[in-house]
Amino acid sequence: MRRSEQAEWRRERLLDAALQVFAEKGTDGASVKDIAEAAGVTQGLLYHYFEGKDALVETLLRERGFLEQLRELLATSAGRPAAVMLPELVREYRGVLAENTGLVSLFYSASTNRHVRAAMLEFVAEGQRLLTEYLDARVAAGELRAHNTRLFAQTLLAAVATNQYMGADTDPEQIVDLFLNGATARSNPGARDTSERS
Amino acid sequence: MRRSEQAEWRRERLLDAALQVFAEKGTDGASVKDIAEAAGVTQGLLYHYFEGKDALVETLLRERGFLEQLRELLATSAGRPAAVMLPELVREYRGVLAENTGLVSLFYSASTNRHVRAAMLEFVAEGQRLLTEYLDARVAAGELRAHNTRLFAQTLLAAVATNQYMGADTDPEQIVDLFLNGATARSNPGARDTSERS
Amino acid sequence: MRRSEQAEWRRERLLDAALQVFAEKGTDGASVKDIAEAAGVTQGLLYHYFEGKDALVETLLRERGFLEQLRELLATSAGRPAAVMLPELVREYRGVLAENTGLVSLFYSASTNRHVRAAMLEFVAEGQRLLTEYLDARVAAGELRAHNTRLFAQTLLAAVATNQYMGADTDPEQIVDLFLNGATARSNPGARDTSERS
Amino acid sequence: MRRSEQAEWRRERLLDAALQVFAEKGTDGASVKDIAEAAGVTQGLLYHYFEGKDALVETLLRERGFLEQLRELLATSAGRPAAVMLPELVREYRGVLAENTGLVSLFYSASTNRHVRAAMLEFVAEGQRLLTEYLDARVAAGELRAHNTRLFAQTLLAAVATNQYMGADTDPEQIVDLFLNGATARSNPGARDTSERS
DNA sequence: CATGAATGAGACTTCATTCAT
DNA sequence: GATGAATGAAGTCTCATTCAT
Repeated sequence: MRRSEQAEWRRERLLDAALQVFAEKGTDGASVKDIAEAAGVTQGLLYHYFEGKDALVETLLRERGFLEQLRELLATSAGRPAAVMLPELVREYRGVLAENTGLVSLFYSASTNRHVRAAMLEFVAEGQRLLTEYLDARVAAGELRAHNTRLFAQTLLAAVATNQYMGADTDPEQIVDLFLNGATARSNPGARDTSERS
Repeated sequence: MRRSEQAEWRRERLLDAALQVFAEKGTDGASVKDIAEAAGVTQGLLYHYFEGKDALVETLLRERGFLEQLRELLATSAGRPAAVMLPELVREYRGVLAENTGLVSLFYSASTNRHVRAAMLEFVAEGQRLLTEYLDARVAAGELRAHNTRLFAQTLLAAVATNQYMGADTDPEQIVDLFLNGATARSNPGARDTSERS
Repeated sequence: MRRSEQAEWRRERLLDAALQVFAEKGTDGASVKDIAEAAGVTQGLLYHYFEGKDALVETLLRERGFLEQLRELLATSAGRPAAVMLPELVREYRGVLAENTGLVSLFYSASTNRHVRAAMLEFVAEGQRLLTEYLDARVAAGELRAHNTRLFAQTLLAAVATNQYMGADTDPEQIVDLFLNGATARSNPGARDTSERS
Repeated sequence: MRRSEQAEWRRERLLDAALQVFAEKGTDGASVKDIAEAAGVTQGLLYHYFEGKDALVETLLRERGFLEQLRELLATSAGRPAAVMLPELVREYRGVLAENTGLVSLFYSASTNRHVRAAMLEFVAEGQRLLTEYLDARVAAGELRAHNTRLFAQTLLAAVATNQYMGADTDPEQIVDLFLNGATARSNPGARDTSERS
């Protein structure tokens, strides 16, 4: 068993290395040699564990993505109010992205390879679907008003990831406050036009 | 004069071609050969007009980016209410991205080259700064409540671009409605901004 | 072990080929393709053994240069008279240059690359230093008069190499005779005799 | 006439520029564009004045070489003693090389082009021939002893040029002293072997 | 399991030269 | 004379992948 344990350990180290190198150089900019070296193995060995570079990307998406965490979080919190749940979700999401810095590069690498791109799009779509489902439930529960819940999900997830990618952090409370309460001043109703009339 | 006119025309054709090819294959995935062929010229000529592939990206950012339009829009609409201005902004922004499909790939290409990446980040930061400035003015004008206007700007711009990148369209009215009014159900259903009196 | 032996063999073959092609076409005129073909391998493999063309040049300077031979020769002949040692040195030097015809091209290739040029200058300087040291010892031993020993070393080494480069051979006895005894007719002493102190 | 004067002026500026750029980057490393830019003209114009890059090199050898000066110097000094003439020759030679720094690069550029290489070799040979002729005359005059005068000429010219190329200066008096009087100590005739006997 | 030698295609870029204007 | 747009070939180097050991 020690043999297969070590194999499993190597596999994980390769995924770690890949994520790290992808984060630094992008999916296209990172070479298989870079990854192998970062993992402390030879190029050839990489091909024992993965079919190739593309397979590496797909595996990372599958095994290191946010999907599992998202499912768990939503499963255990299906009934909790959005005002409580969403900041937690953002916090956890941000955490996953921060730990696996390469993930965001993965999302945004417009890979030459259609297969990889399809996998990525599907991955993102699944995340959006899960969050949309939750939001729909909150609308049904009366906490949220009827609105384009898919747009909400898309925008929230995109914003956090993009900010991370740009090097900016996102405050969970603030962004959820914005999404839930909006930016309009309640006490000052009406959109007063202050532009100069000619 | 005809000679230099044709030169200018070729340069624009090259930028067009680059944008198109970048859109299809990503910044890293697109080869100089692809771009030259798409523009109907030889590879060598590309280097007569641009210093290299990176310079091409920077030029596209500068000459085909959203910045000029954004500045104009905000200059002429500085005092107009966000409820009116923002949908227009989103519409125009989306239009620029749609016309120059490659732009979003440009934003998200985790280019190997630090110079290019720095140029891109600066570009994005300037867009955010301009929009933030406008939002601050609307807060001062009393239309919007005090909030993290930079986060608002970041999130709005990121969401539209990312959706475009993922192949999804963004409805200007809906997304602005979400950002301005939030998703929370009001205790007085049917009575929104205008019906709220203090 | 057979594997790594073959690798070493290939490396040497590449150095051989490089030297030969450099001799024929000069450092700049020789292409990596030329060298690889002359060695019977693919271009890519060359980059497995050497970091690039420049590294090839530096390696040749280091591993095929005259320095090692020069050191040995001087170490074993430190006390022998110049009249005996120098012809032998010239003979051996000429031999190294003749065997590795490309070496002289290496010296004189006004390489674009500063790194390579620096390596070459350092290489030459070390050779001059070693010979100068020997000459100084011979001056101290009283065989040679006090003179600019560095200039002697520079000139002797340069002359042999340059002649080789121009396609001319240098007779060891004759050139050493010239350097040791000068061209002035002894029977017709000029004003020079008086300047000689013992 | 102003027209043809300006043409002549441009031609000389191009030669100046070529020499300077060749000095900096070597014959192969310098591009036609570099030269044209250094001369302040366009690439195309260069081809009005010279047939190409190789023609430029040959022209420089012919028009900026040392040959003319050497001929004049020897013509006017045919009968002067070597002890007086040679330092002057070295000084002037060194001066020509210093003024036209690119010249030495020209000598040593193992140009790909056989035509150019042949021109260079012929050029060098002619210089050697002229100096050899003078030395033979000095032998006949009894100033110098019978020796390999061609080797003397080769070595002297090569040494000065090579030192210049390596960035070292050559003292005219010292090098001529070495060539005329040799390095052997006169007062201590005989080469005493000071090496340890085993 | 593990290595690293070996490949072949393709990437970016430079360049000498030509030619319409 | 003078320009600079345009070309096509070649150059250096990188890389994903395969395979004998």
